[in-house]
Amino acid sequence: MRVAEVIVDVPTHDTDRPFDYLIPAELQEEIHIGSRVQVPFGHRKVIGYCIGFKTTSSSIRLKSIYDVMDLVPPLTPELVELGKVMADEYLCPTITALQSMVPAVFKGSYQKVIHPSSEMSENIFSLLNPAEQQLFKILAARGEYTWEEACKIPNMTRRLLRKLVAEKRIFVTERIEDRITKQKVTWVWGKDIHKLKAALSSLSARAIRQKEVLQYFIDHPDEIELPKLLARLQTTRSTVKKLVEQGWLYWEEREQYRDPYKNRQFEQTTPLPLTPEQQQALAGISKPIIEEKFHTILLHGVTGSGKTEVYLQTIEEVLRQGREAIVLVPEISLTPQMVQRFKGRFGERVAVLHSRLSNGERYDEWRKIRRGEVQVAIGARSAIFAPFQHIGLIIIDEEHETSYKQEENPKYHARDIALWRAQAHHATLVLGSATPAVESYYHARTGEYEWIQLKERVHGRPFPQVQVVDMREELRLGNRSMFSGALTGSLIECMKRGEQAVLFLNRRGFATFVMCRECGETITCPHCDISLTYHQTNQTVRCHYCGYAEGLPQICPHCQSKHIRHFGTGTQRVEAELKRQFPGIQVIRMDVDTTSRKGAHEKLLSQFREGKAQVLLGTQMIAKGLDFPKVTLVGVIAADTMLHLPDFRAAERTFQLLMQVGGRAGRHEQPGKVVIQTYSPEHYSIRLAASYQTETFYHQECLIRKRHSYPPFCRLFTILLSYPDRLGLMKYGQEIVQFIRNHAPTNCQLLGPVPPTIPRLKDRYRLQVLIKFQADPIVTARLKQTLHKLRNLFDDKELRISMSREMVDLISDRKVLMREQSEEIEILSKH
DNA sequence: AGCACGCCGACT
DNA sequence: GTCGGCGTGCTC
Repeated sequence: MRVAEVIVDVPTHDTDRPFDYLIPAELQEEIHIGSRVQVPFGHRKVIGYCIGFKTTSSSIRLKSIYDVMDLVPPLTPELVELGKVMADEYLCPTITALQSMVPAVFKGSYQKVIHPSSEMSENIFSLLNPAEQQLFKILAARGEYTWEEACKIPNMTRRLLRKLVAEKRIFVTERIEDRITKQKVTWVWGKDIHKLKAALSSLSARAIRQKEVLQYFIDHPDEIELPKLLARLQTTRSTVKKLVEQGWLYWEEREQYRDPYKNRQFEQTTPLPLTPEQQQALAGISKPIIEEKFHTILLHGVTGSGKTEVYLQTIEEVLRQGREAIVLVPEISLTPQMVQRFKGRFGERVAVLHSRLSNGERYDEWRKIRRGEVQVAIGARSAIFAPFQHIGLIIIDEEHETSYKQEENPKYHARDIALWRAQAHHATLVLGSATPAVESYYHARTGEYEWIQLKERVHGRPFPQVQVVDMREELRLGNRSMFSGALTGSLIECMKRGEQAVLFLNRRGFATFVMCRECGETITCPHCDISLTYHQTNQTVRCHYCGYAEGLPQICPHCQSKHIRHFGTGTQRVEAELKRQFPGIQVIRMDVDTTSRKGAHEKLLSQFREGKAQVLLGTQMIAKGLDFPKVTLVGVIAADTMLHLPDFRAAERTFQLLMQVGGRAGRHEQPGKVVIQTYSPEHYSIRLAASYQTETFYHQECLIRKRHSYPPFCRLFTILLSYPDRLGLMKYGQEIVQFIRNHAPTNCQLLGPVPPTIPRLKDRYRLQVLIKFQADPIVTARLKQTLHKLRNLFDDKELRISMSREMVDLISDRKVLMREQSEEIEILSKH
């Protein structure tokens, strides 16, 4: 007997275990580990994934698998294994973990229809009352009716089903249209050279663009896709349209397989010569690749030190070995230029996965990886699941980026997944950043990761000069505007020279903090060293970590000034202020409002590049990886907005942002300048960023994390509760904390319940509980067990419990666990 | 999660 | 009696 273990598509905790199914003879050859199958489940039919095989089963009544859905299993055995680990670590159903690894087209949907019974006799029909008979006749005539229609007449349907004259059939609808749809592309041609020449002379001298197009066809008589033609000649659709309308050219729409990059030409690029430093880095990364052993490297390189070129050449090494590479980049920097660089070097061997792809396009790219048609996958967070089978190298660029953490279940961090996969493949993991996460830096310093530094910029350009402006001083001098004298002056000079400026407004989340405009002190929690958050509803300030609260102070507790108020500025306000103070200035504003439309992001950036505005104003979305030759001034309007967020990573984020910003100015001929406006110029993250003292900052931050026990010196679990009414939620909050206190390991530290940054969302009140615990496998296991029980304990349907982990160690925790278990076995065997 | 079963009140 | 509302428990 051969039995398949199947994880079914029912994302709840009590169905989160393998169910056993018989494999019919005709499916024996088709089914593999990782296969997607259709199975009977209860009174339904559902999709599932086969995760293993057995020869016996403890279940008494086994059902058979209906069907294997794909010729090639969507998941590899390694990914199935990873799915189990993720479900365990992130406390999510296994099916949720597995589904997050494959393109959306595999999700499938269920369609239910009501159908006349296949076996039906006349005498049953006679049992129906007249109304039922009427409905049945309609059903018989139409053949079937849909579930949506059935829901409109639920009782009648139920009667038909009860009396066995009708039956329900469930179809699993594959999203076939996404998987095979072809794209429509316009092709253009004009093959008759004599005719084209005649056209050329008939056109008026002013029709330059049209003449260029005609000349192109005289030189290249082959047909060409319209987008390609437009790109090559730098012209627009309307020019070609005119020529078609006049009968000189022809075009038609044709269907072809999708390829999002088909219409672009990628100029072949060759490896650039490396600096000695880059060469050393390349050698350092290549060593473990050649040795084919698991190894993690932090590539700590200043902005402009040429990390990408090092990546490209290490990938070449991997390809020479016949292995594969995954490259993760933050979504925001997955720009056409970046893609261009990889496509240019590796051509057809690259698959690109980014969020702008349609479901179908994403599937196409994924399929190239699964079939082994490409060896390099570049993409955002989810590309970490690229179904390669011989991974030699995983690169995470800008590894400190927050976008590597998924906000929905499973709330994984791509860095954690990368570590696990690299180990499974004996591959090398490279974490690249100019401003690594404190955790990564710590691991590099303690020797867990190898630490390779790139300290020089490739073209030897100096770092821009940084000026920190004390906004308290500005206020004292009578300047109440949001631009300091220094920034105003620099901006005017920059305009005069015909250069460009970038202004940052780093506003994250919805948190507002209270600060004294006189002395720059913020109101902080006496227990936590974290800014208190202003709550407009009841005029209080609260700590989001421990729950401490007090009334909104009217005077500053430090200097007794009355100039105390809450902060939170928007880009629109800054733009208005800019236009008021600098009449005639052209500003491009980038924020959620102006970039929500598809393609708006790239459009605004290219407008700025072309010099259509003097100032680019935006939030952190413009801080990353952008390189504008004419930008010589970078201004940070208020460095504090991020610093005082109630987040233990606030200082780290501030430092990282300021360092990134520094890299934006003066990348080319003109020297750059950075002006940082702040109310806390003495804060270490601002001071050390301004003086480029990276080492000192990380050292300082590690000390603070250690003192207050935050990652990497502990592990963190966040529990978010939400409920429709406040009182009920508070009751549950208390009960849950009590439960965890009673059942969790004693050395866990509980903080909360406290309202999170957003205390109410979509008419639901929210509470947060934070658990700090030791990176010890026994403690972790106990805690996970406790939280699991917690799930089943509160059966109020309205109460939602969501859990996420701040730091997961999929490897070393397990290593220790395995070691301890084997020690236990040893001890046992001695007795 | 879905879906059936089963218990109970309202109605023909 | 029958219909339909809603709580309970199971799904290989």
